[in-house]
Amino acid sequence: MDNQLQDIINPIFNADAYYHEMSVDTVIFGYHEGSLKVLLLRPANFDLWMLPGGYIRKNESAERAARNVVFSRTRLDAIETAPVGVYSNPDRMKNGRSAVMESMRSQGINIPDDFWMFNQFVSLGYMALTEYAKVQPSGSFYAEDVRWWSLDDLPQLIYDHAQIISEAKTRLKYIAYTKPIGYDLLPEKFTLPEIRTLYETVLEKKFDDRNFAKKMTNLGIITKLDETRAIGPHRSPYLYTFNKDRYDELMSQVGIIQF
Amino acid sequence: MDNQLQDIINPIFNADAYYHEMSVDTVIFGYHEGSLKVLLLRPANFDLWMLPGGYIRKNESAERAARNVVFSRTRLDAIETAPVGVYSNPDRMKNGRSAVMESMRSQGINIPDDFWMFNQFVSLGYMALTEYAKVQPSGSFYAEDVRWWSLDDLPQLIYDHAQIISEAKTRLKYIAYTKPIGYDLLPEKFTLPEIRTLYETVLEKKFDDRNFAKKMTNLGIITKLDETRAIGPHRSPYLYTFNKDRYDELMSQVGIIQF
DNA sequence: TGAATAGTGTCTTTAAGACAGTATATC
DNA sequence: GATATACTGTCTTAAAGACACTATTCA
Repeated sequence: MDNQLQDIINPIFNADAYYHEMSVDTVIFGYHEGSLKVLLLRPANFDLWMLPGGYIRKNESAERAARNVVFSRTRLDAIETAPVGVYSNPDRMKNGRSAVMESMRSQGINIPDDFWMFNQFVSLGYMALTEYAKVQPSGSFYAEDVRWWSLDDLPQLIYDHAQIISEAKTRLKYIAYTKPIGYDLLPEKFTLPEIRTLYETVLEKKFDDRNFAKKMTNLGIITKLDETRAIGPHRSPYLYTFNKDRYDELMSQVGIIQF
Repeated sequence: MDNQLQDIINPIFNADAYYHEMSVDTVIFGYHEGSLKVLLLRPANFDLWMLPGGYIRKNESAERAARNVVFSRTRLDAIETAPVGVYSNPDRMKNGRSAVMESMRSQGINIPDDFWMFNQFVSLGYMALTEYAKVQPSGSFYAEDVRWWSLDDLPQLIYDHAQIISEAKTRLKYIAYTKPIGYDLLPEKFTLPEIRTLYETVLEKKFDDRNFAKKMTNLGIITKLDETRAIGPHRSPYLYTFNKDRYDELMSQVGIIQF
């Protein structure tokens, strides 16, 4: 049996003084090859997947806790998070709680029946947008598998995590209707078809290529580079970058842009 | 000294088993005579005002707790609430905590130094929209004053409540940009100038009366009645009601309307 | 009849949306 | 030259925004 696990678990046995009785669950989005991805993890000897999550220390804010979770799973620092919702339904942890406890015990971790970690927890849902290629999916002492899943092909999820992902997706869609998106999800250089496909994916709606280019140009958020990317037996698309100043301007103003 | 207060306090002394270590604070908006109001309360012998708030029972959701708070302060049942934010800054309760404890003790309430109610709390901010004239501002065992304050003339507030109000206001503004507002804030029958002024107040922006009427008509959310309201030595304005079906349709669709 | 506010139509400007033919890279 | 995708301009339509005069109530 693995004593290291027990060593890690022990310090947080009496965690009341250090942790709020509250967790964060983070929906980490990435975008790759035309589909939205979400980073999920799966504990050893367990067949349900879960969102990366953690507990909120009393000397940090919830936002800070969420960012720590994102960092620990992606190795990306200073990724902004946005709140998605509060998950406080009294039976939200019914689906999978006892299975998690059994699984931990089966690995030789000695946990009491009333271990606080399995109390009925309120969880704060956060979402984060990441650049797929830069993420290094990282496990932990209890997370055996960490990997991207396509939003349209998710595995079985623990607790109410499917709901949290669904609400994060809706929120992302709503943001895309009113603010520019893409800066956090696309690589530094991208093509017009790439950003258009991102919008089509998030908004679940097709855009005419000419009208889309016109809109982007009129908004002034992207700049055409003098480079192309060779991607097949056909004309090579030009590369673009975001005009960050203009992007941030639209991002921060209270008014909205419409898609 | 008032033993009734002690009687009320006692049952929640060891509240760990019944309450989450988490509170809700609700920003209850009303609209009256051209200005947005928020319902605040002030404990006896205390000179800081606060948002109506409460604790979350373990057998209820946070949303449910917020609605209970709204009901207890307004006597309005089934008022919808919307989340505003999570307030978890570790020193968020610095401003006023000891003053509240002193104030309670000065009324003969016997509270220990480490009384859980004054732990460092995470609070969930909620907002609710109410019809000003229907609200019956209601106190409680510790709230001496309960009354409306204009958003542009707020008193000194405890903790981080000024920030919560400010963020709720921003959220309301953002909602007004993208969805219809007014159904919850205006009386059943209202005039065109009244709803226009509401929009001007919330969006902090003037609208041309002709264009505003055109927009409302085109959206189809209001219906002109065959009644007028005599309100002064000038032409009487027609009364309108909301077309609730159309209003709800716009409210629920993922797309947005633009103001 | 004077003072105050309500009500309403047209023109201009801007942006959204529909639509198709030419250009280029590779095999 | 065949194939696949990138690129781009014009017209139509819808909505936003600017703008000013007439109507009604009551003192």
